[in-house]
Amino acid sequence: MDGGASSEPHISPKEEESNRTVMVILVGPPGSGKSTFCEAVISASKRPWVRVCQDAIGNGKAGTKALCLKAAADALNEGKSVFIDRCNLEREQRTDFLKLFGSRTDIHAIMLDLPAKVCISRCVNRTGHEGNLQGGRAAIIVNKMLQNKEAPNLNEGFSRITFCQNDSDVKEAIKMYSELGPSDKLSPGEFGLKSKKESGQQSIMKFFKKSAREENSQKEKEGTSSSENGSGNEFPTLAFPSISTADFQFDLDKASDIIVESAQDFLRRVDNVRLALVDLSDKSRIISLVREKMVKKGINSNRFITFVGDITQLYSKGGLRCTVIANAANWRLKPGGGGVNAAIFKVAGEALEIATKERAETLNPGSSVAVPLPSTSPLYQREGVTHVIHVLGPNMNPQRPNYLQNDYTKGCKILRDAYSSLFECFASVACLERNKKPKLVELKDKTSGETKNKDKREEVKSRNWGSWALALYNTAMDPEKYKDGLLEISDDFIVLNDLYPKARKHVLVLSRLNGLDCLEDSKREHLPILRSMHSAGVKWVKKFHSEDPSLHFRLGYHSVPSMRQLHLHVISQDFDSPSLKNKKHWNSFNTAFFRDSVDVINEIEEHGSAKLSSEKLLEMELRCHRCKSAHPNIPKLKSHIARCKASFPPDLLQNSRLLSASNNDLDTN
DNA sequence: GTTCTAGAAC
DNA sequence: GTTCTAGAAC
Repeated sequence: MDGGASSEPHISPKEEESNRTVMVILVGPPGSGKSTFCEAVISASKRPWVRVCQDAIGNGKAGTKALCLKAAADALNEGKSVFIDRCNLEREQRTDFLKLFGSRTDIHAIMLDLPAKVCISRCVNRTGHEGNLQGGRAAIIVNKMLQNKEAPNLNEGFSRITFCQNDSDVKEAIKMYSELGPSDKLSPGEFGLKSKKESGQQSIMKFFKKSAREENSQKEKEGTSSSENGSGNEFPTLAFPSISTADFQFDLDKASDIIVESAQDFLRRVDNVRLALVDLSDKSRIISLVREKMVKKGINSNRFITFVGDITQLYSKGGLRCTVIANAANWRLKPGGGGVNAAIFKVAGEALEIATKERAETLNPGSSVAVPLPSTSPLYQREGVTHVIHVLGPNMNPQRPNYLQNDYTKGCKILRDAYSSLFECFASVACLERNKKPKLVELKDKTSGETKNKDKREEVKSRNWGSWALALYNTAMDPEKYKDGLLEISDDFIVLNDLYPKARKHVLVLSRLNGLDCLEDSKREHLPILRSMHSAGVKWVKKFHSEDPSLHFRLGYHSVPSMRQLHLHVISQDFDSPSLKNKKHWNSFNTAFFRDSVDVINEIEEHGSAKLSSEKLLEMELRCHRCKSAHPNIPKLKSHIARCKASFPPDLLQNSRLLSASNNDLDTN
């Protein structure tokens, strides 16, 4: 706690009833435009607003959170709506506001999530700032604050969150809040989260944008809609009900353990996806149990959320966009019964029944089946759901088939199987969606299920490599021809210097196996070659260390390579090279797009394939790989990394991801 | 993957 | 004016 308030802020309930007050917590670093946002709304609004600004509240002295809480309470007591104008970037900084006022007023968050360089340049250039944060000092502070940024999440207790990622988002949000009359209320949910460039999903997104916009146009006229402009959430999201705890009477405490453990295990293995546990009632016991256990386990609340609402209307009513929803099905895969199963079949229409029949007749407890929704289904058009995954859990209800007679050893195993099968199904669906070409979307309704799948496989398999992208492939197939430039040739691989090295030492270990084009193709049968390529890489690192022990190395693959033929990058971490010229170069070695060889091998051993990261990571802002500071452009980044002596981040120091002269001797393979 | 270059950003 | 990025062509 930063402050010394003597008494807790208090609101009298009668005031709250007569006014639609709202408290808006702004979230953003210095320079993100929080104060400007508030001033713009306040000057245009018909509703009484008070801006509670920590920088200004201390009358010349540094303000405190306690003073802000008190001022917010006073304003709400007077029936005024409140902006909390402080950075609020960490969840902990927001909790007191939510805790003190959450039960008494609507609390919104507006996240001003503009690029770090924009915020920094605004801070550097401004004068006369209330908090006296301006000039060169600002860059350091903004950078530091952004490292601990935690995006606001509905499960903190916000009823509505608006994300603004650029000026036009900000403008739109200002307009919406300005137009809010004294008795208006904005619809709840999460708005404006979007991915910058999701090339693979573009077609689906484009289609979805259209239908969502049509659906929302009426609402927008009424001013009840959001700044949501139709673009999607950052990650594909699976919404699922709690399996077996309703009709099948499975013990809630045991079920919640299994949900949390299965989700955690899944999210550790699969990137760029999100899970949402959904229940209808805000008094849901299962949701509160799961929340409690999530917090205990420290699960990232951006990747696993709990959501109260109707699973068939998550987007239209709740503003939560889920590409895939799970259905707590019965073994006959038939509509009816009650609860979620009946609701989903009812909303999805006959189309879902037909599509389900094409896939499976029945379902065993502990298993699941994914059904693509025809584009004619209202669930697809209105909610943006592309697949329904039917899943069947264990039954503890004597009135229903397959009663387990209270055998929780069996029951827990089946429930675990059900969740892991559900999540795996979701991962494969999400992956296909990502790789889908626009052409395939057109084909969707014309062909039968089976041909569709074949098309997809062929589409993914037949990549279009340009002629320039075949250089490595040609070398691998005919090394004798290029012998002069090669460092080492074996039956399985070739080692050569990268033609355009991105660091002082940068070599490629190139597989010679025809048909193994890239990381995506690498499966269990390729483990021997992956291991021998890794060993070769480590051997070369040792040689380089004998020449220059100050170098550090990473060994890894690009998630999506530009050149055909699987190749392992062995690259020193100085990145001191004239060939490193652009953002893509940097981010391809310094974001999750670069998959460390040790992790790749582990993942293929355990799951049969390696995780791939999206190409959108290549567009990310430039951050130092050591101290994580942000930089506005490549020349500035390069001059920083030439000087930065910070230690490498902890995750690189684990599992021999980073090979330094001091630890390389310990590595025998 | 690189090179080239228009035009955005400074 | 110069610097830097990003998209097209190869």
